[in-house]
Amino acid sequence: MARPAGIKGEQTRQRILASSLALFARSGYAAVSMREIALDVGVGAGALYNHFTTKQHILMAIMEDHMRTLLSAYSASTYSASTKVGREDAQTQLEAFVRFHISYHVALPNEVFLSYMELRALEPENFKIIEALRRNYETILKDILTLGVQQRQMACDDIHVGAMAILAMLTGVTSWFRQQGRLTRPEIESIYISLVMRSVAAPMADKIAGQKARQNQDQNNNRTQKIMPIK
Amino acid sequence: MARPAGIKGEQTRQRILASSLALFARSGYAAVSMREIALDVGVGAGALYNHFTTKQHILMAIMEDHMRTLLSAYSASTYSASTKVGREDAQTQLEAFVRFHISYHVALPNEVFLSYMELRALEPENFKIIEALRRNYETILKDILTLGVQQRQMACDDIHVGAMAILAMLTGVTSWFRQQGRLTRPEIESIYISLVMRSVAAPMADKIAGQKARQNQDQNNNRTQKIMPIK
DNA sequence: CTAAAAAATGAACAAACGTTCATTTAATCA
DNA sequence: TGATTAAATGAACGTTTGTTCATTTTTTAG
Repeated sequence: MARPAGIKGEQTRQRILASSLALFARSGYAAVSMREIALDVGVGAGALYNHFTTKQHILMAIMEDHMRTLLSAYSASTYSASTKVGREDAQTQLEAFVRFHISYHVALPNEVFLSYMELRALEPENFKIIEALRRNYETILKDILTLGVQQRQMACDDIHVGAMAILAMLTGVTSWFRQQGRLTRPEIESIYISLVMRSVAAPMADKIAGQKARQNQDQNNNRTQKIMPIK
Repeated sequence: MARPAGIKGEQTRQRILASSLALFARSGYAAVSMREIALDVGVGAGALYNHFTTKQHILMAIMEDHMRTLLSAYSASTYSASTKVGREDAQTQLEAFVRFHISYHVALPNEVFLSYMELRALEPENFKIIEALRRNYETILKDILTLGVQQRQMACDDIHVGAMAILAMLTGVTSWFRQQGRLTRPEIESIYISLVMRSVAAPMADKIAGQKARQNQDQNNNRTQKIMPIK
């Protein structure tokens, strides 16, 4: 009953991350004890500290992993698609973004849910790091909207609010999506693409009934922010 | 150092609710101790139990209060507005709903945030009650969308997904809105009304560029649910 | 082959947890 | 006025918390 035979530390580390993710997502960071995690991993509580120095480090590792993977997954998905014709138009980009976002969030609901819900459980310096990564992701969408407005393909009263609204709408899918539910993932993607594209569609020459929303583009506030590389 | 002079129990009860709300919203239910609450109220920890039998009862009181107030506030807002012309058309109803939702959520961000974030902290029977109240609220929006589709004022591939998407988008405003921020509440209302109305706007006779979303209304799944009265 | 490092155990730590209770004081009611 | 009830105190209860540590066993390195 000491070190088991044929066990590499990295395996246990990954099992700790997986168990913690599931438990944190279900009950919340503060409501899960180290002993619960250890029990789920199948190990004594003390063993956790061979792989993480504190409980907070476990949470941080999960979140940072998730955010970096999310960002590089998006980069990868657009890199392969955009090499053919260079940069595509904003509408195509937006559709690709929505599709990517839904796929990713439906595939990894626990990671997404946790990284959104437990921001407040992060200590200040950790919070800053995750927040910066999250802003990088938001900037992707803001840049697409900004381009779309410039190209007059899209209309959006306020880029920042528009981006927040779209992200909230898309991310919300994790709160009700069930793998065995009524709708398949591609169906959901289609519905959301339709909703999103229309919400920022540029109005046609002939006006649309009942549309009295102000059309001031408010260019001053629509400055494109550059993505800051986070080490 | 026993019972203070001129103190009615109801005052303390309300102070407990207010302190708990602020603390739960900031740090999460599980991360706040009864002693923290008592300290914020300015009372010993034991005194809390003169007004609530458990910590869970405090959370439940806050959530149930909020949900019932939300529902009756919406009823009141539409009752006064609709007496003139009976039932209005779906588009007007949707605009009123969005305006109400944003106003309410911006005015009471802590209540809204808490009632969304801490559902998992509720014991099963309490969860059922709050969940039922929440469904009643969702049904309001679903009914508006269903009416709009019937009236051919709106297009929505799936009523349920559409309602969830709109609610997520609207409720998300509490996560970034700041009272002293760049935009005023009416400005935000306008922007969101524009986004929401367009996201479910019925397409015109002339087709809109790039809109290839399926238009099957899927009437079978759009059954209107009746609001169940919760005692 | 032997010494060092890695991985796990399980007991132990002090602190904090939700909750209870005897007690004290103020308000209310007979 | 006197008895009862309401509201608060603060100590105490038994758990549970995150974390540490001496110890044991396995793996790796020299």
